[in-house]
Amino acid sequence: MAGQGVGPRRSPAVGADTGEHRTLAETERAVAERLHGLSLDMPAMAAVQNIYRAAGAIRNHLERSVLAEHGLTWTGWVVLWVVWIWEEIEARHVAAEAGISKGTLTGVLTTLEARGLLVRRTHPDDARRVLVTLTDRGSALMVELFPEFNAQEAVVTAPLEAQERLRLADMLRSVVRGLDAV
Amino acid sequence: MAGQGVGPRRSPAVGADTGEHRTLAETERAVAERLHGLSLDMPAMAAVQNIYRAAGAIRNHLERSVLAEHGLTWTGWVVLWVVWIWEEIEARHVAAEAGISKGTLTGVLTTLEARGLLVRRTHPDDARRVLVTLTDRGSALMVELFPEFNAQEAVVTAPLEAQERLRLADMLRSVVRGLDAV
DNA sequence: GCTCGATCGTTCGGCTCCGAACGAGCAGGA
DNA sequence: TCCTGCTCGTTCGGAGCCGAACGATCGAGC
Repeated sequence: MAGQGVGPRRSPAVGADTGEHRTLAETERAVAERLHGLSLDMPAMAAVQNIYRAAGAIRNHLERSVLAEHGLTWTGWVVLWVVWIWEEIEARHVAAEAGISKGTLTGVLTTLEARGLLVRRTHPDDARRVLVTLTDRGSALMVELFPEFNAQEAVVTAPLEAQERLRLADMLRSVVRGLDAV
Repeated sequence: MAGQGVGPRRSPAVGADTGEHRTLAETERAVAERLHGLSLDMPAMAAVQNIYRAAGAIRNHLERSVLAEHGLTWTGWVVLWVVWIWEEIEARHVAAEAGISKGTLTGVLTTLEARGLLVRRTHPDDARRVLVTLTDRGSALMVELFPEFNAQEAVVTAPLEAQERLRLADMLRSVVRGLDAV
């Protein structure tokens, strides 16, 4: 479990040889040059690319600064978080809110259950369903870890004013909402 | 290669039973309730969570609407994109710009090369390095696919004005820059 | 030249993640 | 009561993805 998805996915790209690539401004210049003549929605492209780039960088940072030392993967963390928030929740809802398939969830739940962080039990009224809850150990871990995690979220968004963070969240929410509606 | 990472990671969460979860507003309400009493940076939390949520939703949408029918994975697409932009580029730079490890890149390049979309050749001045270029077939695919992809990027960001899209990209860029500096 | 350290890409073991197929359980209608 | 269709979670095959270890190659210094 540990040692996965925790390392630097984005290598620093430092080096001293010729032909070095600047990862941001230089790339966008090359893009503009390459796409010269095509009729494109540049603002849309910039927005989408940076959303994905930011998500990767953030995930990377949070994995290394908070999750790695506890042997948690990003997905494992998200699953714990969802269960923690809802106290008791059906497995299918965990998958939906964590944004993973149910097939994936099975494996993640098995791992977390083996580590004693949560438990599965059959739904009393429907034997097909599975209810998930945190163990005391899982709850304790969340209480300990979440403030750390949030502190790093603050570090990540440090370049933005509080007002801008909310504005950012708002814009992204509207994008997600638009996609869910499709 | 096909049939991976293309499906709906976010299940629609439609259903008619009790205890249904609203994925957005309802969740944030539950979060606020659960976190009552803790001293947290809520704007930071909202920003980070929505970045990640949006990234997943967008990736999911683009995979299904554009990439799936061509048997491309997200990562395969990104790699093709990077090589396309730079025309000829060393493998290590591809990995850095695609945001994946060089170990992963080896596998992806092998896959894409087997499909005749790109070629590897040894750097003339340094036998350790590998230069990657698109084949004619790869270039043709990009010329065909990129406008489609961009059109869907526009769909994804439709809830935002062009001005807002640029503003969004700007904020995210500053976040990424801040993380790279660490 | 020749060694020594650094830097490439590849390989390897192990995990995540997906969609499809599957089996168990549930509900409605003949 | 027994089908029939649906919805659960699990299993399975295959790709992505990582860090670490490895072999080949280069360059600096002697």
